[in-house]
Amino acid sequence: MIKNKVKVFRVGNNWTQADLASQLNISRQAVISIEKYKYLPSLELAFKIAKVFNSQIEEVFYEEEE
Amino acid sequence: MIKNKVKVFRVGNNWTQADLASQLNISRQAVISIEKYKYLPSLELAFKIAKVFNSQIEEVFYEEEE
DNA sequence: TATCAATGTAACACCTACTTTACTAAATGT
DNA sequence: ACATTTAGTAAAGTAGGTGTTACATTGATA
Repeated sequence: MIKNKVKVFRVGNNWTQADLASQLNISRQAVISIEKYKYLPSLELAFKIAKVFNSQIEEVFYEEEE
Repeated sequence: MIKNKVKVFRVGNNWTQADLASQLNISRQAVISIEKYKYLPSLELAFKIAKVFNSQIEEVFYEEEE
């Protein structure tokens, strides 16, 4: 399973879900869905997310069993 | 635009598209479609691709203007 | 030239990422 | 208590990724 640290990064930057959504040009629901693992973002969106957090994709998304 | 070096890595390993496809458990057409930019792979598939090439996602996929 | 392996194209179907809208709920402050 | 902000759920729709099947093309080699 591919997990992520989106919420960790987001809260670390003091951003609300709406803040992050507008920076990514996606809906707030998309942010919620990613944080709550309702679905995996596309590769393109994963790139954008890593970018706004000044990180590599692997720092934000990572594989973990279970 | 998100480009990739899948073909470079694949040929570097002396793998045919069919070889790579079977290692990734996807169809040969999916490999073709990614190499020819018919579509972007999902994040999960991008992870698998980076893995079979013993690389980071950013080494295989990268953003480039135009 | 005939054959075979590797690569490519096209069409169809399916699933899922993502949007939009609307509503609920929890937390915080006044 | 009330209002506001933030987070969460749910349903319907659109777009695009992915699989499948079938056929075409190129290149190498016998």
